[in-house]
Amino acid sequence: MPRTKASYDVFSAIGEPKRRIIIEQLIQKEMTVNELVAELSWSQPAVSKHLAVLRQVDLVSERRAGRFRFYRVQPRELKPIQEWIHQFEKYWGGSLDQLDTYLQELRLGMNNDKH
Amino acid sequence: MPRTKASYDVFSAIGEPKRRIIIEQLIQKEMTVNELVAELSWSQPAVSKHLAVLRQVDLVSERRAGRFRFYRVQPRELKPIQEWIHQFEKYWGGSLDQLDTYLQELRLGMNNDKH
DNA sequence: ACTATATATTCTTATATAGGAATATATAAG
DNA sequence: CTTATATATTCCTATATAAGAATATATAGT
Repeated sequence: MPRTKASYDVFSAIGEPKRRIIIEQLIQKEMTVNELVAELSWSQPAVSKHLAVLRQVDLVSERRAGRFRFYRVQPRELKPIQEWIHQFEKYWGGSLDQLDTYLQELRLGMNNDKH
Repeated sequence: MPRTKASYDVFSAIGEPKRRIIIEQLIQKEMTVNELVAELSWSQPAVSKHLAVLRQVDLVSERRAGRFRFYRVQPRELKPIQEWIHQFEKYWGGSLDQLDTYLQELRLGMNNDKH
């Protein structure tokens, strides 16, 4: 972002739609750069550059095998985003399970007035 | 982003750290622009512009009262992000509740081999 | 009507960065 | 050693956009 020190963090890395597409591909199985190029019909440098950004924030890792580099997602690195979103879920009833919400409230001691 | 049609979507809107800070503020209570300016010590135009972006993607709404504009978060608009993240949680054991995961698997019929 | 206040917008500028073309690097194959 | 293949990097350019300054707009108060 202009006039901001702003290098990449996980949030801005997935702010770019194409990088989300790469993550969606790589969650299925590890893939080489050219496999991604073939699958997505983007230029090879474009794919490599997006992968480089994802690597910078550890959202993907690389396994080298001869000339090939297999990329895979490191899904755990998405956790900060999940946690950031999670703090707002209670404001929209967005927890994916009602019981889960109930247990969270128990943990937080927010449930004392309910039997 | 350069050379991309890319106007704002919810993902890129929260890719900007300052906009996440605004959302964190406004989730507590609705606030006017100047209240945010006072709280965050940013310039007024900076706050207004970030609010404008958040409004474009409906992450905040505005209530006018005289000269004031009260902004509040529309947390439900974060749901696409939650859902996008959610599809990856199973790859890191990231569901916030084990029981929740269990129930999800039941729903998905992925649990037939367990008692 | 005039002034003050709250906020948005416009204009400008600096910078980040996505994408393409060309090139570099690394490794494999012959 | 030469060539082919896989990938990264460099160089360039167009564009998006964050931030500041100045200004516009809207409303309230006098």
